[in-house]
Amino acid sequence: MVEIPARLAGKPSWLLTQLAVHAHRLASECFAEVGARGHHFRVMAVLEEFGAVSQAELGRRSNMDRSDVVAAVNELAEQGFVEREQDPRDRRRNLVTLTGAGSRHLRRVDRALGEVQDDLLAPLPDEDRQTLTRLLTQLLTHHQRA
Amino acid sequence: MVEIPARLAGKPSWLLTQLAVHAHRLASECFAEVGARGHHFRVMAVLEEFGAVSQAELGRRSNMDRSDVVAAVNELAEQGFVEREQDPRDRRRNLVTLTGAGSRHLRRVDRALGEVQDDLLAPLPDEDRQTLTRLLTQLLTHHQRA
DNA sequence: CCATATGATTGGTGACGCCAACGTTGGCGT
DNA sequence: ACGCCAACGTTGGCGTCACCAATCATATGG
Repeated sequence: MVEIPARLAGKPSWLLTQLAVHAHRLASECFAEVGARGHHFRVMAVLEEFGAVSQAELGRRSNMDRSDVVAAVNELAEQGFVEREQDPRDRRRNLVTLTGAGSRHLRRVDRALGEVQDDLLAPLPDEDRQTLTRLLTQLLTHHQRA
Repeated sequence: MVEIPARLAGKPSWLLTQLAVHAHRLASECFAEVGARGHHFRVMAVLEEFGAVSQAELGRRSNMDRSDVVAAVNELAEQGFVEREQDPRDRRRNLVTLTGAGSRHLRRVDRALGEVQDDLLAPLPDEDRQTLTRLLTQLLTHHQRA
């Protein structure tokens, strides 16, 4: 193993970003196996929980830029996982809906992603996993506001 | 505030990567203020703790790709913060050393980065901060091996 | 009716992690 | 001594993600 300088290893921001790299790598491999990508999962997760929403809403709820939502919805529509139609009550909006195939796809990805969580937290006992989740949630909520 | 779907908010990998985005943003602002960048800090941190090392070694200890080390060392050398010379004992290697100005620069960046940690962990009491650091360190060490 | 705001889309930027290829050099086995 | 393999530095490129600016269409409130 290689030793990492204390100036890095001692900083929570370092631990966080480096661990996020691993998390991201694990998730990406998982996405690749089922032919999806991070942005796709995020969009589908919103659609499944909140029904048909506009793309702007999609971006807000999945923490994505509007322009990135466009690309994600394009790709998902090509694969038949979502449908995009103009909102009759507000013709600026596109109402995006999850198709049956999309719903099945989402469940498939979600299952695989569950195993990723296990790999990610592998060395921690259940209690520590809960503590970690709680602390991270607390921090994230705090930074979402500001 | 906007509600995030449970399929996202419940996953440690999501919490981790999203929080890493905030950490990264805070750090980037900090770097920008002193005219530095993430890669620069990493390289300088290694040099300060381990002395003159080769670029390959630099990459291993700061978790960077060799090619990215090249760019970082180029930029740091232009600013006079590091010096690059051929290792007389192994002419494949470049020995990189931190200059006096580099050392001062590192300390400046490090100090600013300290405040970032505080912003990042703002809502947590001291005890929780230590717990979080411990858990993250544990996970990171685990994933470094594999 | 006009000013303002919101939505979708396009195009571009930068940080970061990563990979493939190449030429140079060192070390090792035979 | 030779050839092979490994390590190093360098260049160029790729994919993901976050983000920004500009544009056009459409609602909405004064």
